[in-house]
Amino acid sequence: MNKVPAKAIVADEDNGVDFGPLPQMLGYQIRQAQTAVFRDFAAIMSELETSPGEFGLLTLIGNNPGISQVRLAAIYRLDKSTLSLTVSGLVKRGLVRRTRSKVDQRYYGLWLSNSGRATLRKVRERVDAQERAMDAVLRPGEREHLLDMLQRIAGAFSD
Amino acid sequence: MNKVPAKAIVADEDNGVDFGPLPQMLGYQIRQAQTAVFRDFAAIMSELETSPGEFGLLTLIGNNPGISQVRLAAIYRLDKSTLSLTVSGLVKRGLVRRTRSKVDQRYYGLWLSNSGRATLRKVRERVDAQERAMDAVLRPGEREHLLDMLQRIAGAFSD
DNA sequence: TATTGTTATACTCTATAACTATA
DNA sequence: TATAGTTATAGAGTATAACAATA
Repeated sequence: MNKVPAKAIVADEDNGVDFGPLPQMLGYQIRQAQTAVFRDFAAIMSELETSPGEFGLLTLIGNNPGISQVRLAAIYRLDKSTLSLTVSGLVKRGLVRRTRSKVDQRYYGLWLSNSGRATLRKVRERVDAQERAMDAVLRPGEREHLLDMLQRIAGAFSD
Repeated sequence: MNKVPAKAIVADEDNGVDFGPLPQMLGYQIRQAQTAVFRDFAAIMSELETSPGEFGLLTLIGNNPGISQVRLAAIYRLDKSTLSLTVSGLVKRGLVRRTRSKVDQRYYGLWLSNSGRATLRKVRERVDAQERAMDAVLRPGEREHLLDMLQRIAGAFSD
């Protein structure tokens, strides 16, 4: 039994399936693209054990040292309880430090540890490679246009 | 300067927060757009109790009457166990009928019930409204270009 | 009273593995 | 042996509500 390339199998299996209006729907195609990128992300991160969400949080903490959890939750669009759990995981893995604010002891300040910075650098390399993989199917100028349109769409539904 | 770019609004709301390289990353912006659309979908579906995934499945079943579960799982990129659970839910809600194939009794054929067709029509109205909301932030021709780019990106990772 | 953060709990979506029934 | 489908189980990721500590 000859092995057929995976892509050909998919195309072959899709043969004769009617997707109806789905391919023309932005909601559907955005979701398809997102799950494809997400799956690939998980695969390339198998060694570093970092999720897309954690990558985003590490980046934000790195760029905003001392940021509080409520602030981070607000800009990342997560409930503070969800953020608390995720940050606790990062703290347990030694990537993030949490320090009580001196001026208002209700606040934590979040900071990357040296280990967190090192991990972020390695994750960043793989993320950049993934971005280049996307550039490979885009023509010059298309990335900027795509980013702009996606931002407009997210903005259309924000609150 | 007739209109304020979306980015300026975001920057204003998130006053003082440095997003670093995230806004220039396709992975990040696709995810942001997807979660925004998903959240809105859940909100407008509160009455009809239908998820984006269920909408996609109902559409595919409606356009491919008698399709089997493995086939549906393959084209929708879900494990057959996941699909089994989701379809069971649709069957329990009376939206989908499952009939054993006469020629090969291992197979089920999936069909929309009358109730399923009616529900799909109502869901479709709301989904179409959501699509028009996205069109409101896009210029002529941009939808087609965006769909094309998203398809290319999903294709870049589908092996 | 209001705000920051934690914890208990639960829900959704997903996959892996073991299973049954059929081929 | 191979395939279609189910079930048991588990793991992300997320939210709500009740709570403690601080202001």
